[in-house]
Amino acid sequence: MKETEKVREISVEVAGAKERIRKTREKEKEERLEEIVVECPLCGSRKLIRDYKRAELVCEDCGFVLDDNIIDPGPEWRAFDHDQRMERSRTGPPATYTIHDKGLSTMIDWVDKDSYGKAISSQDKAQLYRLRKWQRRIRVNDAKERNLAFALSELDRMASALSLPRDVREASALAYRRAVEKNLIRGRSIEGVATAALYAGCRECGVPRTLNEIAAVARVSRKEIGRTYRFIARELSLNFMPISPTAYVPRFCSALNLSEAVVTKAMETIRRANEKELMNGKGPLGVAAAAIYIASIIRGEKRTQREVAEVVGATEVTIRNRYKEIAKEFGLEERVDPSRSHFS
DNA sequence: AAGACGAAAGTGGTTGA
DNA sequence: TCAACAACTTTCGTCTT
Repeated sequence: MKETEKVREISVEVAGAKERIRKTREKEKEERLEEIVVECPLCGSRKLIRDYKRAELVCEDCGFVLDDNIIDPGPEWRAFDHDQRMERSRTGPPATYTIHDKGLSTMIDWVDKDSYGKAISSQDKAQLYRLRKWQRRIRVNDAKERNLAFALSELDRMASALSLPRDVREASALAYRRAVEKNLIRGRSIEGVATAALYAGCRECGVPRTLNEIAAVARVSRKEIGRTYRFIARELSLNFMPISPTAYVPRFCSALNLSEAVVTKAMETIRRANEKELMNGKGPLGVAAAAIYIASIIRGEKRTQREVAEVVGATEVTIRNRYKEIAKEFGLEERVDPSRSHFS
């Protein structure tokens, strides 16, 4: 191989490396110019740019500066690979309310090796054994801690059965902790309060589950859950807005195998009914059921009252009552007539 | 026969005296 | 503490397609 060829090869390699560096720099820059979706008050455009270098929130279209003092939530250090990131980051995993000690306790490993992987002496082994024993005893110490651990595992079990997201579990666990702190468990079962806390967590996070759905995975009756929920909601002054019927629509529609068009129509129906103040004081479940029933007929994907009632957990009678009220107000009679549903 | 309809009685909870 | 009350459910008979 000739000398000149070697030189050329190296220079190509160097050029490639430079290109890679340039690209990572650009990428870094892009990351710092993160786009967010807000409506610009000046020109109405929906594109806004966050510039962390200048600490500004700027509209891309008209240049209007919405905020000139924004905070960069990212770390102030830079890391180029995994090792550096681990070394520089000063925090561990987030503290969580779903573990009885908030996930902050220390665990002593059950391996008889030191941190270098060497075996430890038999004398130290005995000491280590005693340390482990006490660690375990201290971790779940008094009755309060044990109850908390039990309640939180129960909470997690139910949340898993309902496949609820993480934030709901955190909110529920926090609600339960607050109930414990206020001594609200006295005279009530741990399971009852835990289930009520789960229900409260669902409400708080806007992931409504009906009492029926929760009762299906709980070990206490629906009545008990409702009663306990009302109690802790009052004591902890959690005053949530009544659930909007629209919150139920997408889930129930999907359970009924209804299309997106029906979801939209049902939402619209609920909105219009609300505007006329028709549904004030009526149970959100019944309203949602009626809206879905009407929407399914209008969109030509008819479901029977019984099918809807089954999924929603209300009765046919309730659906009928709500749907009559809505139909009367909107003059929908002829469009809702089942015999004509094929044509609409 | 299935689905929709409606009347009547019952249920669990709130409100106001 | 009790009765009145609103919303909803259960039950059942009738009508429609």
